[in-house]
Amino acid sequence: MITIKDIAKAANVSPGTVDRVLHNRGGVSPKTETKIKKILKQKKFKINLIASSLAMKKHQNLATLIPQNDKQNIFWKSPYSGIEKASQEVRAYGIENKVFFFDQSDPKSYLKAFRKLIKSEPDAVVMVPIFVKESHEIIKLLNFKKIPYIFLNIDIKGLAYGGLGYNNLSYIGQKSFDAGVLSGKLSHLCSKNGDEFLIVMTRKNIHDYEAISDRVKGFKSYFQDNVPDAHIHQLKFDLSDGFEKVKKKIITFLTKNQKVKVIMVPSSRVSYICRAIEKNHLSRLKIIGFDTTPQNVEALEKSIVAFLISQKSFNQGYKSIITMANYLVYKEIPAKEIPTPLEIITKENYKYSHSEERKYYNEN
Amino acid sequence: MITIKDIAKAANVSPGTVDRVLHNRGGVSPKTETKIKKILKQKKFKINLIASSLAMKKHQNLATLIPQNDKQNIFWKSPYSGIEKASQEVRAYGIENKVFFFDQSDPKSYLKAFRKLIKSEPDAVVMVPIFVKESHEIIKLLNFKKIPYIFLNIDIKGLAYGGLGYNNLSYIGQKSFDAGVLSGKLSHLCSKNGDEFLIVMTRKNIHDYEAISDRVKGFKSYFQDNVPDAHIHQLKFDLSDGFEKVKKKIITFLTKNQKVKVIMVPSSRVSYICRAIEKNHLSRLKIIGFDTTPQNVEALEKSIVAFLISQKSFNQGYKSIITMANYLVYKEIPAKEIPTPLEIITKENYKYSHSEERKYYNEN
DNA sequence: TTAATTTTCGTGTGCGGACACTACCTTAAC
DNA sequence: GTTAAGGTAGTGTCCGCACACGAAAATTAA
Repeated sequence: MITIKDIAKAANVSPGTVDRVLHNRGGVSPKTETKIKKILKQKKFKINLIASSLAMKKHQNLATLIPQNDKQNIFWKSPYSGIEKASQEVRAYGIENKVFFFDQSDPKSYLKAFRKLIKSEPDAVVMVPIFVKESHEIIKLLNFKKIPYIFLNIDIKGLAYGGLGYNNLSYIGQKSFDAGVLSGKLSHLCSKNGDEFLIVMTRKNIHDYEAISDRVKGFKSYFQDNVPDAHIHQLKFDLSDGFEKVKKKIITFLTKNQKVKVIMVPSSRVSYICRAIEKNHLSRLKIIGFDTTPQNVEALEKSIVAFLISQKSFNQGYKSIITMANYLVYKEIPAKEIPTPLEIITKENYKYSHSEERKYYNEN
Repeated sequence: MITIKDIAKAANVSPGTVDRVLHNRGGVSPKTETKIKKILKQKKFKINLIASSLAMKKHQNLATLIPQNDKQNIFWKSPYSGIEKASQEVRAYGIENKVFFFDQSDPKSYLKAFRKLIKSEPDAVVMVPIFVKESHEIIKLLNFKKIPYIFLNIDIKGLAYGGLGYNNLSYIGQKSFDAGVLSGKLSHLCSKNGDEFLIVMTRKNIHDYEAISDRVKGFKSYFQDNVPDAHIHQLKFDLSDGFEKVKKKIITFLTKNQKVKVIMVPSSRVSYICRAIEKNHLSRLKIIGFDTTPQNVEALEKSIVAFLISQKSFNQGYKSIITMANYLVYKEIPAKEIPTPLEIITKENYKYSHSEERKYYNEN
């Protein structure tokens, strides 16, 4: 292994000088600098990150602001797990991550959690900017304090209120529109000429309203571009309607519209919708949903659902922390957008996907 | 951050003693040991891997034995890239990986490369055991020398010759049978009752013969289990036949068998087959292939191919090195089999997949 | 020429942990 | 009571690098 000392010896200088050229810290004469750089290249010197980060001792604080996960809101469990896993990994690099939770239906708790967060004096923030207005305030402060931040799972654009730019280092999450396009393609592939399609919308959480509507847009856009004369139906429910009412409505619709052969549920509630569909209808239907929640996976295993498009939210959480850590440690500037892969899950490949996630669960 | 010194202070002992209990190195009285362990837990002490691996200075050699990649054999480029990336990462942990190439059609070059490899005195080996008989000899030596090894991409089982067990730490690659099952499912979803199916086999490399035949088995097995009366045709080509001959044969077949609506190509040569199919046939066909070679991706982009099932061979290469490194550094024993996710790629999600791989290419 | 600067570079210390070496303390045997 | 042997625990050095400090060399000013 080539070390700084080796280089120094070869260049007849001291290790300190080599270090200076390595980090462009100046104070080195042009002659020696070029000489050292030449030897560096020639010997293919690569800095030992281990030793480097140890020596730097850059103990930095990271703070994460995400919705609380519980039985009601299992969605956020997965990204949180990814965050936890990444936090463990980056700890060795002197980065300590603190997670602050809030109630995703309560803007006040969001602000409250943020106030706690800011008291912890973080050097960087990973956040899920659910509430637009409150996020605006938060970002104003982060900008002022020059604390770098990353948006996770939800992307909001600045310039909304009084021209405040959002300088988020990156957005890590899914491109919902393209996910919708993909669901359109899958629907198309599953169908034959003359088949009709149904989109079932269920509104529950305000936060994913945008994602859901983007998926629908993407879905429609696919057909616009490829099968313009496709007949796409749409049903909307409020979950407060109650299951029986939902069920009745769906069944009535399906009985009337026998040509509907594919159902796309743009929320993560596809299993709920499936429960509302009777067997005689199910047999003719291909159903496509989003997110690998345990209930959805169950429906997948039973071959009720044909495809799930996965958010890979575990990976999103994981990546958000790793990305920020790389920024803090190596000043590595991430891409402005880091889209999650659009993973197509079927009964047959589910067990091979999300292996990182499952491995993590098993270890903990 | 809690350090060994903090623990030592709290337990009224020296750092050395704490270290001894951390590594079970003995020489510590039961009393102090339990006391220290208690404090360790209480303070949630976690070893600093950075400092640890630096202090250990465990310079170890890893060697990799894989087929040469070139214009003719682009398949191996991707795993090689993954290996390169991982090699860079583990270098910081004092692990140096050397790659030894061989000609995948020449057993002798395989043995020759191995002889070079063994001269480099590696502490561990990652290998692609293409040739059964030669691998047997290689493994015998590795077993004898007690050098741990991992199989990459190709899994061979021991006990074939004279009861020699293959103690490979792990196999990293795809479960070809299940990939075939998945292709069956996708074919099924793409079809309607009465449609017929076609498997087109092209044999080129001996090495993936097994993978290909497993995929076919998986495909058939899916239909056996789910659509037992499905009509599955099969065409076999030798690529030495020449393109025109292949083309003629396929077109004749498709013209005769208008009910065939789905084609599955179990090798990575789906784009080749596509070129042999005329447009008037293409329009009625859904085509499913394997591996995201540039040509295949092109066919995907043109909507000629509906699905590609990806090997994620970049990740395979990457993971093989990381897995071995973790074994060397942390004595972390990997799973006996690390199956690659079965990734379903369509035109719509291709750009979001393989991002790691592309990122790596861009950096280099 | 010499003093005052500025530029350039060498030295030393510490990051957290691994491990060898040494010192101390028991215990037991004579 | 002395001593040897074995068990425990403390000390010091090093891993490769970052960075502060200050020394040496080079440059400029007087």
